[in-house]
Amino acid sequence: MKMSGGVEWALHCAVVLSAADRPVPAVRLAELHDVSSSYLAKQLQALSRAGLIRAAQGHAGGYELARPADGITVLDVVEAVDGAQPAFTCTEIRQRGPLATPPEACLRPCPIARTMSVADQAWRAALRAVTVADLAQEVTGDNTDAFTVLRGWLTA
Amino acid sequence: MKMSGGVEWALHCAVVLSAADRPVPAVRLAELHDVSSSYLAKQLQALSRAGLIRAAQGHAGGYELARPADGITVLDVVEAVDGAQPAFTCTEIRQRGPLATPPEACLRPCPIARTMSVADQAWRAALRAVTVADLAQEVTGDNTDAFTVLRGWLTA
DNA sequence: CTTGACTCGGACACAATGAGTCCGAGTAGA
DNA sequence: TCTACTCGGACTCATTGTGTCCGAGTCAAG
Ligand code: FES
Ligand code: FES
Repeated sequence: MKMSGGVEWALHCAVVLSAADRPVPAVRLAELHDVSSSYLAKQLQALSRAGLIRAAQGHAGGYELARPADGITVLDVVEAVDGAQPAFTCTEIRQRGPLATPPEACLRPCPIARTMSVADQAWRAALRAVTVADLAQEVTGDNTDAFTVLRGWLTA
Repeated sequence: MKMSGGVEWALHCAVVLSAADRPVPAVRLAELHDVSSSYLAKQLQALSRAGLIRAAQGHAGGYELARPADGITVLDVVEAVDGAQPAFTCTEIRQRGPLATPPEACLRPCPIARTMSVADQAWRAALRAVTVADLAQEVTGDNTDAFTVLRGWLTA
């Protein structure tokens, strides 16, 4: 039950990108957070594959959000980086062993798997309810000038 | 975001133990599910350390539930086997880099970490709402004689 | 148009965690 | 007393995540 550590980086990068008005290179984002630029590139590639951010190559290229910030949920970023598969996977062990449940009684999923699925859906719903725009709003809620400072540092 | 595969085994074992009226050895549970007895022993040890099941050694020993089945939640088993630490861990990268947020502005946790925490709590709440007794009830809801068959096989 | 430098993209090693196995200490019964 | 059976922790191997690297492609400037 351990989530990829790059999720934190990706989410912070998404919030930062929502404040930028032009493409930002991966190296710039890396030194902004003081993390490995090579590894951050991998996370950004994952986001790019998922269609959340758009990559521009060549001189003055970089990454920018592909959609408005209020159209990208936290769940989107998490699933892009960490994988969309549910944490719990049922192996159907109830159909194995001497007292195996007959297949005709397994029309519905195992109660245990159902419980896990419900919990997983609740988790996903909580993440889907928050967008990148909400996060940016909450970050810059107290100090609104940090927004402009950040934008200036990105373009410099 | 991958949960330990032994969680499924441990939960099924907990349901089975709720039907037993005497200690059941780990080997018996292993051949019942057709899984590695050595590895299942590790999961049962974790449950024992967490105080969910009680171990009896020696001849005619084995495992039995330490509490009534309706007092053991699914979350208890999951945390015992997979660890109680939350999946997302904040590294406080906002306090690093050239535009680091000053510590006096970090009195409250990062909005991203807060969102993750809310989602984690929702997940845990969903798992805490279901007990082992509920699972057993749901399993034996349709075919009530399977309960007695299982109990007979355990004592044999 | 040429050149150049800058960007992403995927392919390549290393390390940590989980999966699986094993044998010894301890105990209840015969 | 003796035996046989049980758990408990220590050990090894495989898988996945972490971190790094260099080449293909591209845009801007001169
Ligand atoms: S058989 Fe997979 S959870 Fe019950
Ligand atoms: S600093 Fe850890 S989630 Fe924002």
